[in-house]
Amino acid sequence: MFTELPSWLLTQTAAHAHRLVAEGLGAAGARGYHFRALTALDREGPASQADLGRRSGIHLSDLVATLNELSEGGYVERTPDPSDRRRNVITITPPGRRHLRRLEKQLARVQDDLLAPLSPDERAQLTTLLTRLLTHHGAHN
Amino acid sequence: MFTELPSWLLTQTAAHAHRLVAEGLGAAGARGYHFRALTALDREGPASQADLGRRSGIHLSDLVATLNELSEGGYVERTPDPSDRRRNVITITPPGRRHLRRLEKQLARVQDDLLAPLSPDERAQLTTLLTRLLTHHGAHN
DNA sequence: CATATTTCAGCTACACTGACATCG
DNA sequence: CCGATGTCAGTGCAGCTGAAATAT
Repeated sequence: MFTELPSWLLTQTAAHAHRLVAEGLGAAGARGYHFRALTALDREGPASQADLGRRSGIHLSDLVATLNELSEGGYVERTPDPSDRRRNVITITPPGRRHLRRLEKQLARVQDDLLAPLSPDERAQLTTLLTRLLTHHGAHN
Repeated sequence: MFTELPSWLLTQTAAHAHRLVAEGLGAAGARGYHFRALTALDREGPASQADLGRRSGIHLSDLVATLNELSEGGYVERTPDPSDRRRNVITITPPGRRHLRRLEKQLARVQDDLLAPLSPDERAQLTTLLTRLLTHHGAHN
């Protein structure tokens, strides 16, 4: 089959990963974008939406909906930036941090599930290889 | 960041792979489902839609649209199965095979692009690891 | 004037669900 | 009646584009 094409292998394993991640996050009422946005806010502090998009790799237009959802849940706050009235400053709230902790736990379980058949060495190998691919392709586009 | 989570690495590299694949196939007026369906037909011969779905991993409901598109282009033929009037027999046509050859060439280029930063050994490693993950998770679901 | 920020509407690909009619 | 088949409508997530309004 086409089963030996790396692009096939990648997209297929990613489909499994994606399904598992969606299950895990869905169990906590979240999805990928929520986790990515919250993590970026948690680790690098408040940001404008434009900044947050650059940090998290979430498209600005998608970020709008994501932040709407997160602020409905009280997980982030959207306040106008006094120093530049075009901007919103997005801040993660204490409930947001608690929410994020839950999501992290879910995802830790998912990783174990996903990598179950691999030894610790092999997991490291895989991580290295994928990181190499990512940085290479991330570099020039 | 969450950048070290294998599930993140997988879905991100897969996103790149997916983008490259979509570009390559798109240049030939096709998409992933077209390639998968045509390959399955080419290698294992004519099949009912249910069979083809099982072979190619395409959901039956998606297969309907895929085959509509392919038969519009004259790449496959959908004929009723005389021995079981519920079924269609799907056959790849000579133009379908030529189309498939084009798609294969496009994808070969994509693989090289995708794996550019990896040595042949590393490419093999990656393939092995991903295959292990796939067969493991494919086994029980 | 150009540029940056936010928002909205809409699109594509892929995977999947539920329902339905038909046929074995 | 059960089960398999093909079809259709619709959903969700992720990644996009294009346009508009507002502010720098």
